[in-house]
Amino acid sequence: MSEPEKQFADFLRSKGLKFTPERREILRKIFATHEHFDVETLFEKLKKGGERISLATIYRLVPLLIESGMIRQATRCEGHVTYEHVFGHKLHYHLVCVRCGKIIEFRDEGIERLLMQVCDKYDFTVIDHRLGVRGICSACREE
Amino acid sequence: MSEPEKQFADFLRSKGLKFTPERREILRKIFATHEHFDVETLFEKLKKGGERISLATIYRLVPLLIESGMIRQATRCEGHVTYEHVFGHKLHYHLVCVRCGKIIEFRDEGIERLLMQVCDKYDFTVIDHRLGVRGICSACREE
DNA sequence: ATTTACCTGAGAATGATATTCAATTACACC
DNA sequence: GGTGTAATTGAATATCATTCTCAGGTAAAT
Ligand SMILES: [Mn+2]
Ligand SMILES: [Mn+2]
Ligand SMILES: [Zn+2]
Ligand SMILES: [Zn+2]
Repeated sequence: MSEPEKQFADFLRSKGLKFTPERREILRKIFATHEHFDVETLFEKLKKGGERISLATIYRLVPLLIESGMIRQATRCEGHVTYEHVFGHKLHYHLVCVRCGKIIEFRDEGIERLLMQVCDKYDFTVIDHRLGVRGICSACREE
Repeated sequence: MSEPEKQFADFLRSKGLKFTPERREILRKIFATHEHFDVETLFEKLKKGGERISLATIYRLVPLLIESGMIRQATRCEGHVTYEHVFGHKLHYHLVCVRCGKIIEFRDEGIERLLMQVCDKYDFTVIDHRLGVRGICSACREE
């Protein structure tokens, strides 16, 4: 059993919930790549892989995946919600090209530090934060 | 005519569009306060004010308000989209309390500077960016 | 074997947003 | 002040993602 599976199974057990075959398959598909994803494409992938797991099951699992720290909502730049891995990934931010959709991920400890100073100043307890930049990537600008 | 009205009227004219009474009322209601808003509450406010402007008209106006630089999408923390003023407001970021919904706005030039450095490094042309922190405000933490 | 709590797929329901359409309006030109 | 034209409107309808309902399943605990 892979690391995320172990962790997630533990999380479910600790809440009296079950690590069912459906849940395992969904989790595997999510961690099979490192890309951001949305529910619909995840569903399509599972279907292509021969699974017959319903959309409802995926939608029901998402809040548990978030609560357990497996995934989180990614920076929103489209009409629907997308997710990204948390487990096994350092905190990072995004540059999103509005023309081609490419996503550049980056870290910046300076920004993180300044941000924590601000939160201290306002006596604000951070749960989570996100930073996204919309713009045009260099490839798209050439044209 | 107030500043935002002038600007927006100019914008519309430059595109061969019209600054109708409905559009004026919507714009006025938006700039009557400094709060973030969503389409539904804006609609309710207009209705309470005696206006009978349809939801569709508001939804149709939003993209024009964004394109003209009057408003932009605010940091998303709920299921539906909210907006905030751009016109007359400096760039700022948000601390959002997930318990009481309070929003603390702040500026940080240090963060802005570091972010622009990152964008330079990736040769990325910024259109827009947003930074939001979810957490618990000090008042809510007391309890 | 019975109980109990949890899970599932299918489809219906919901809710935000977008679109259609027929009627109205604003503006430019006469 | 009329007229033509394109933009605009409200109401109704459609769309799309997400959530819920319901009628069976499952699996462990008693
Ligand atoms: Mn990412
Ligand atoms: Mn704001
Ligand atoms: Zn691009
Ligand atoms: Zn609070």
